[in-house]
Amino acid sequence: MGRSPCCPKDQSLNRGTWTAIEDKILEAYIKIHGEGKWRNVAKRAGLKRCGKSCRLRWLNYLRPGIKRGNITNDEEELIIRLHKLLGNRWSLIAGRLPGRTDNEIKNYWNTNIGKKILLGRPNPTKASAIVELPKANASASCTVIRTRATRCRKVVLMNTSGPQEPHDHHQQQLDAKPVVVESSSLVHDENHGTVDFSKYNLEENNLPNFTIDFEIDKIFLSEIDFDLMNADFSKLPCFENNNNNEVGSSTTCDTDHSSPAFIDHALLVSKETELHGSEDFQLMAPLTVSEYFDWLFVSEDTLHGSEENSDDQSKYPTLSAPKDRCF
DNA sequence: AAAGAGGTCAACCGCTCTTAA
DNA sequence: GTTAAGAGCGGTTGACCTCTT
Repeated sequence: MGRSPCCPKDQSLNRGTWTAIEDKILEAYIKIHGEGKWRNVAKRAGLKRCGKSCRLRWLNYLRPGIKRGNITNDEEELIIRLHKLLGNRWSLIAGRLPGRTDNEIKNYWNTNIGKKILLGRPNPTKASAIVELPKANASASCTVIRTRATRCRKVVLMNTSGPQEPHDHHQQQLDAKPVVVESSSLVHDENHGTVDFSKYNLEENNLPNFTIDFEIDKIFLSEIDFDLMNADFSKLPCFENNNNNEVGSSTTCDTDHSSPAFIDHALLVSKETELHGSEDFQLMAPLTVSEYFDWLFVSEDTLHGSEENSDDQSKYPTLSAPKDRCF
């Protein structure tokens, strides 16, 4: 019983560095047939490689959009900040650095940044960008918040078209329609602050690509509750059942990523957060954590769960929300 | 010029999680 | 609910390159 090994060792598979010919074969195959079914890719393309090797080669080297060359100062600063926040979850960190792979960032960390931190003296030429580089013996002061965001596929934003009524903030939250963007398609956009979601039809796949740039340290290392950070939002019924809802069904669930969905950090915005000024995000900016869960019709009591539960699942509260009010 | 040391990074490995039957 | 395949992740390895003596 049990699983069959991915790469049987008795097979005469090629190992080690890929040749240019192998690269061309793999590239050509994926251009025609697309990604996925990696085990079959090797067989059908006639490559004497295991599926995992093909996947790795594609994702880390052949995939379009891979950025080559040295890590810039800005990128290094971001890596440090994100590592401080997320720890060794390289894929999550890579997700914030367009064109960079988790393997590349991991290698860079191990060979450059990690070493600097170990020595406790950052490269003076880059020091101006590094405000809070942890010292070697100061690991205790370097708080790594463990989130469950291991599979961050989607970013949910509030589409708040229409005039704002300050006195009716809660109703506005109820009326707000979420826009879900596949994180895999996100790109950095200098103009993200001016994205106007009201221009986009939720029933069509014409959503803009962007990321929200904010002081991630401020958000995660300030007042956001650890329990909240550990919450597994994919358990939310409104995400599990969003195939049946009326809003966003075409935009959120038309891919094979329909479940699980995950609320990216963008929604977890404290009052202190300064989004790069945009009136389009004015609903998000003032949302406190409790207000956000009010919007989801989930009380914080439910969120924090019962202390009596001792199994692992209890760390990740079971959230409930009336299905008819979910998006 | 040669040899050894150290650094870099692509690739591998083993594990977990997700998905579909 | 169970099982197995697919996919993804982080840690580790080792070949190759560069630097130092």
